[in-house]
Amino acid sequence: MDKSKLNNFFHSLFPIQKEIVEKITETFCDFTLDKNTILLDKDTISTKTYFLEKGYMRSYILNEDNEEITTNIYYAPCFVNDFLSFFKKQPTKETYQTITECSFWQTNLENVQKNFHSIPEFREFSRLLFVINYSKLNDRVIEMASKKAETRYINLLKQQPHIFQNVPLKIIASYLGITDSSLSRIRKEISKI
Amino acid sequence: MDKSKLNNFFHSLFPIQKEIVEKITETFCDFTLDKNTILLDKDTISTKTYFLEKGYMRSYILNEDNEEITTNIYYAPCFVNDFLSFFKKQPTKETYQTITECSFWQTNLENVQKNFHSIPEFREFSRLLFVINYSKLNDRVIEMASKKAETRYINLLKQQPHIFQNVPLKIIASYLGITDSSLSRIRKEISKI
DNA sequence: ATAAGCACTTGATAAATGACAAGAAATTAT
DNA sequence: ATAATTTCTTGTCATTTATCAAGTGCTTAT
Repeated sequence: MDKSKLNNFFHSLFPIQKEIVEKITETFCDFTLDKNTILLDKDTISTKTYFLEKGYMRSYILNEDNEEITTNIYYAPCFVNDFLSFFKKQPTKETYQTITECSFWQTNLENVQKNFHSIPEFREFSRLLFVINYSKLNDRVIEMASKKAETRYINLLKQQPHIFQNVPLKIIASYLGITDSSLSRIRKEISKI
Repeated sequence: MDKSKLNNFFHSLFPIQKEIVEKITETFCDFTLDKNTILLDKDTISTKTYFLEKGYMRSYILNEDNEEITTNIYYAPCFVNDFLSFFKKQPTKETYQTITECSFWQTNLENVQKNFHSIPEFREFSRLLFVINYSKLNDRVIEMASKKAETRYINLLKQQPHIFQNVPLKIIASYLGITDSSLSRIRKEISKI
C-alpha cells in the first residue's frame, strides 16, 4: 500500500501540505489489471475515479462500421475519469481499456464529494486537473482542425515518443484520426528523410 | 441591470435557491460589444470570466500561414472562459472575438475564488460547467477523428441550425476543419438531394 | 512446436479535400 | 448611391487520405 506515486502527483501539480494530501488519498484503494482488459465499459455508469499509477491505457468508441476509434491515450501518472459519467451519473459513451498491464488507485464519488466540500486544497486541485485536461483536449481539436495527418504524427512523436514504444500503431493511427495503412505510409515517407 | 438571463442560466443547470444565485451574481457587471470586436486578445492574460447574454462569438488562432482557424463558436446563453488563462494566469493562445453585437456580464477571479470557497452550490455549478464543456469538446474530437467533413457539416446543421443564420460560412468552415470552398461544395452537393 | 490470430506493410485505385484564381453576390463605408 | 471590401461560389488541378486486398512477420494459445 505505497501511495507515494499517488501522493506525489498532487505535489507535482501545485504546492500543498503533505498532511492534506494524505488526508485526501486516505480512501483510495489499489488494484491492477492485465493488458487488454476493460476498466470501464461503454453504456455503464462510472462510480469510481481512477489514478493510473503504472501503464498505458486508452478510451475508444465504436463507429457505425463497428471499428474502434481511440478517443484518448493515457499514461501514468495521471487521473483517468469519465467526467460526465462520474459526476452526472450518465452512461459512458466510451470504453476504457488497458493497453499494457496497469496499476490503479481508485475512490468513489462520495469520498470525492466529501473532500471537495471540506478541503479547499482539494477543490483547487480538482479544478486545476479540469483546466489542464480541458486545455490538452482543446489543443488536440486545434491540431485536428488545422494540421494534416503527417504533422499530427510528427508532433506526437516529438512530444510523446514513449507512446510509440508502448502502444500498437493501429491504436495510435485511430487516435490521430487516420487509418493504420495511412499511418504506415506516413512513417515510411518520414523514415526516408 | 436586469440579471434575469444570467441568473436563469444557473437555475437551468441544476436546482439552486434564488437567494444563492443572487449572492453569486452580485459582483457581475454588464457591458456590450459591437460585432467583430475583440473581447480577449491572444497572448494576454484573461482576468475576467464572461457570461454571454446575447449574441454570437468565436475563438480563433492564426496558423503558420496566418490564416484564422476558428477553434470554438459561442452563442448565448453561455459562459465564455479561457480556463487556462483565467485560472492559471497564463497568456491565451486564442483570440476571442464577437461575431454579432453581444452583451455580457463579467466578474473577476477574486470574486470567483471567494464564491468557490464559500458557496458549496457555486462549487457544484463550476464543476458542472467544466464537465459539460469538457464533454462537448470531447464529442467534437471524436467527430473530427471519425467523421468526414460532410457528416460533420450535416450534424452541425441538424444540431445548431441557428448558427448558419448568424455566423459567416467561412468561420463555420474553419470550425469544421475545412476550407470555405470545400464547405461551399459540400453545401451544393447536399442541396441537390 | 505449431497453428491461429493480430499487427503491420504495401500495391492499386478511388474518394475527399485543398490550393489558387476568377467572378458573382452581399455587405459596409464614404 | 456608389465604390470598396468582404463573402461565397465555382472551375481546374494537385494533394492527402481512404478502401480493399494480399502478403509478411510477430505474438499468443494450445
